[in-house]
Amino acid sequence: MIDLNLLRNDPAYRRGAVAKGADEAALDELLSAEADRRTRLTEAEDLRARSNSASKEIGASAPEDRPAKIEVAGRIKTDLAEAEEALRQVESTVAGLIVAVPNPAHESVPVGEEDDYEVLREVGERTVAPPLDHASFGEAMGLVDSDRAVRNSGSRFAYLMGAAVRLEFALVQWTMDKLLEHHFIPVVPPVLVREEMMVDAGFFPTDRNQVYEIAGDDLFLIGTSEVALAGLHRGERLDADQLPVRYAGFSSCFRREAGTYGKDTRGIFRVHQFDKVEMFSYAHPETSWDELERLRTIQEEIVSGLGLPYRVINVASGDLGAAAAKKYDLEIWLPSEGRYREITSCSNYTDYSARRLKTRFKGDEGKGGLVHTLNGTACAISRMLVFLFENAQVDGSLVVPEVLRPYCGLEIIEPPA
RNA sequence: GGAGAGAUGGCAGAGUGGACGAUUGCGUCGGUCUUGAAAACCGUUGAACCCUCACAGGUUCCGGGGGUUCGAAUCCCCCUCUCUCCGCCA
Repeated sequence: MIDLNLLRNDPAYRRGAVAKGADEAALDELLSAEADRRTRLTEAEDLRARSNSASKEIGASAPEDRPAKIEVAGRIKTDLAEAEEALRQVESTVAGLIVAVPNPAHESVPVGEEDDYEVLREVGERTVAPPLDHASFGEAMGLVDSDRAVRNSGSRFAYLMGAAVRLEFALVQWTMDKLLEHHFIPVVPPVLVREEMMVDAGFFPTDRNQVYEIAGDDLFLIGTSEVALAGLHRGERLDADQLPVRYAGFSSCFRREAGTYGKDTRGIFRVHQFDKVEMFSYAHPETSWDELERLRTIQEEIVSGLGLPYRVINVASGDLGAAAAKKYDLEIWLPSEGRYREITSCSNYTDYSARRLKTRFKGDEGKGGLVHTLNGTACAISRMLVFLFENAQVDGSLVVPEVLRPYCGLEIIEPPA
């Protein structure tokens, strides 16, 4: 949810919202409804003040004086009810308009649509396509079984098998160890949350059709542990001097992938269920932009640590989604497709999400405010395997990245005999 | 799944229709005392919003929502959560 005071008073804030596609006329309508709301609020509060004092008088007066006073109080109550109804109406108008306004883009975000991203840098040599693409390689190596998964669960599911499982555990452990160095608190969160949490985390109503719902219970499978981590401090006030508070969530993630029919159908690039280590930071507003750079740096450490060629892009305003004020994507080179594909992203939601979650901080002398929330992928397992299957494929075998060897005890994974 | 109890400030815990935004204790912060600290003593200490240059003022908040009443932490209804016991279970 956006900050109406800033929208009213800060031209840069408003420009950022427009860059994200907010309609100028709709913003004006929102501001005028908000002005109206404050007028109605004052009216209603004045009447309530009168009503309160009238009631107090009744309590303090002699029994024989009460009936007359009760009648007066009753009349105020009628006016109050009218004023409150008017207030409710304008409040619901404001509420309806405000949810449609996205978090304004930061000044450093390129204005434009999906393809107007800015490439910040490319790191590593682009590899040439190996004989087998990631999907064929996974099957041939006995690391992924999609056919049998289809039989039992449907398309976009897979059995991860053998050395692939050891690779997954190694990736998770190595990533977690790295995050521990950066003072993240490891978390295994609930993968089922209530509807309320989905709404507060900003996934509902926009992405409702991407989420699995549990029949019979008001519960939904999370598409990322970000959802559960965002709710960790709902309604709480964190000590300013303890910020940033960083969490590393590990969980399975579930996504319906509605509307992606025919896209990335081979292998485990895009699946309904995968495991992921996710970073989440609760930051002080004054340092949240530094925190975003830190998350991006960690992501680069992870990808380059695995020896994968990648680039960093600054995502354009039109492709940020409602909550992000700025987002970096890391994309790894996928030689079979001859292009970079997304492996991680990290975003600063500023106070957009915190406003709804009511997660605040308190500093010295009662100074406080809403925290800024940031999140970023540390390691999405199935997709990371895809990139390894191609970029680390040598003579039909998989050369395990050096950093993972101590974690899985494998140097090279060879095809089955 | 069955039965019962409960939800009040940072924490503990009073409060059964009017002086309660809420007794008290602990904790917090400030002070006195002390070479310093502890103890003791004195004081202080919730949040959001509206209005205002500021001061002052006002409204709301006792798990959430609705109701009764001139007036609700207190009475009624619904929901959520927590705890205890039984059953079941990795």
